[in-house]
Amino acid sequence: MQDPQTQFRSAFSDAIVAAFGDQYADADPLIQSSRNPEFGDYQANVAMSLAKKVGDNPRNVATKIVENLDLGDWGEKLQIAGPGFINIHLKLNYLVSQLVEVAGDEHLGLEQIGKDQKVVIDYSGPNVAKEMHVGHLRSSVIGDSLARVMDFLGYQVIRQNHLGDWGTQFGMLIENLIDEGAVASTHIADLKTFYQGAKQRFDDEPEFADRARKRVVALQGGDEQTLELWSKLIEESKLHFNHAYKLLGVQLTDDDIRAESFYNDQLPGVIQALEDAGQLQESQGAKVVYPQGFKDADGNPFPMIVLKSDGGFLYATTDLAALRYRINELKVNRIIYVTDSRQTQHFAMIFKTFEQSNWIPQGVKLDHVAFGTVLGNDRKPFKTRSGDTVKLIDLMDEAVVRALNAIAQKSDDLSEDQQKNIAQVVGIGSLKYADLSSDRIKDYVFDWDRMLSLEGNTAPYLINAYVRIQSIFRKGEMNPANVDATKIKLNDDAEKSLALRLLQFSGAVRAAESSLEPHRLCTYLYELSSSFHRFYEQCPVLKGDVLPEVRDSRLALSALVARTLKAGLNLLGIDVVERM
RNA sequence: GCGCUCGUAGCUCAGUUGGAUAGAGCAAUGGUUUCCUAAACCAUAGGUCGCAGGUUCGAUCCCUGCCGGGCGCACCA
Repeated sequence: MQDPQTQFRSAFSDAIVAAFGDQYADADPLIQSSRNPEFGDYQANVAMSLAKKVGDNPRNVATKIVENLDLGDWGEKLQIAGPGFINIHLKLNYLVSQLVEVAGDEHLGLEQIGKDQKVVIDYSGPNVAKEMHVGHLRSSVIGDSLARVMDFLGYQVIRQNHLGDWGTQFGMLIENLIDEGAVASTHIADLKTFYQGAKQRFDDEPEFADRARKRVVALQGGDEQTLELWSKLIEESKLHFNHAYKLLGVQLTDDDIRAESFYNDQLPGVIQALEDAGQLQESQGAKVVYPQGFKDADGNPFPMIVLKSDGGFLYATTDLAALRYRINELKVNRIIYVTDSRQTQHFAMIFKTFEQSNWIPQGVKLDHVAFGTVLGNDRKPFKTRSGDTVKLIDLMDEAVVRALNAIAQKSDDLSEDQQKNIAQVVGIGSLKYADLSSDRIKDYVFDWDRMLSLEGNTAPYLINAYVRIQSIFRKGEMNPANVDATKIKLNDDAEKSLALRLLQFSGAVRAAESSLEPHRLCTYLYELSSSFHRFYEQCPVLKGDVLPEVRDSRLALSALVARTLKAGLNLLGIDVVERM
């Protein structure tokens, strides 16, 4: 189905052509939902911008558009206001008919705009043998949400987890593993301690450091025993990552892993390809590329090193190889990188290199989805009291414990198991929602009390709106799946504004997709919940003397809100509960 | 120094492609309600949208300069 805004857009576009001619067929009618009910339900702002082009004043232009507009079955009336705003008042019947269509659609009215398109989303990317920490939260959560949104819109989404599984640090890690007497059944209980222990020894024990360096050579040389130990580290780390992903509700599996080492044998080919493209140059013994537009401190062209003077490759080389793989082997239309904003320049250089090498096929889009830092109350990067990085697992555990405390206090009628299950969903949901709900490019301040609060733009507030609806159906002993949307009547203001809000779901999801900003969906879901709470307050469903037809209407409306909330939260990677 | 980015109410944040009187939550004040519920809802108050120019019928939004914070600037990732 087409959402209302799209329908009005085409009606207005036709009216503009009828009034002023074919040359204005591409003029955007600038339809948007009205902020204030006195300005109608939607508004068209095109008259002002069109006035100069057609050589008339905006109000006359608006009048001509209105005269040529087919109100169809949607328009109650149009009003011209202010400098030339056209305010659209909709028929209540029309709103109901749209709700019926949304309710009957498994995608809640969203067109499958991604059909026949393949997209890679590169996110999470933890390092082997290192504990996942708060720094991995954002990439994992934002990337996962974007993947879900694009999937919902019909894109074929290829998730790629670019594990850091290669580099000189593996020498010390493998030596440390040997010294700890690794056998096939060994498990590394604590990756953080293991990594720090190896690093400590590397710094303190020259003999160990020496062995570590030799071990790097053995690893790069393909020594069998070394590779076996290296694989061991990877397998152990994957257990840890998968555990974290499961708790966090992030849809990454072993199948999504394309680690750095996957590209090892393609690296010489990248250098050759750069040479063939005429991009490879030499500087101070290293092989470099000069992406256009980048300058160093002295204003000279700023190079990106792809081959070190000692013959080794760098992460830039690997990133170039990965991008070539995604374009040439996976053959996707779009590649999205979800990393923190400190890597903005790095990706800009990678993308520029591809552009000037003519390696980007027609119609292929590259995006860097950058995000800011998680800050503590002191406005410095979030750390533990002792100054350590915060383990992702600890963060999740604390979120669940804190949620459990709140529930135990307020819902002691629930069984212990129920409370635990709810705390799991609400705690993790709160953690994720706090990360997703503000503009990703900005840093945000981490605050347990705020993210777990039932008030404001939080996961508990949204989940609570869902729970209240479930509670109505439970109390009425009815199944939300059995409501009849055709019975919806919008007599009360709160019902009407809730209906209007419901119809904006598709626009919100598309906005999140086109901007790659999940917070736009959060803002919408918060407004929907808020709108529902107003309705809930003003419009009793089961209580007292509510007429049967009014009850059926409100049940149908509530059921659709619940479905929209659940679907929307799911696109954020957040679950719901039936009670809380 | 160069580049990127952020600056909106006391605090934490929204603000659609440039549209009407810049919106929420917390904190403050007053009210309604006390379960359909993890206690919400309504109202009041709170703003030099960092500063100064420019473009425009119209700028929180686009452009330029400045101020302030964060980050990045070749053989680590």
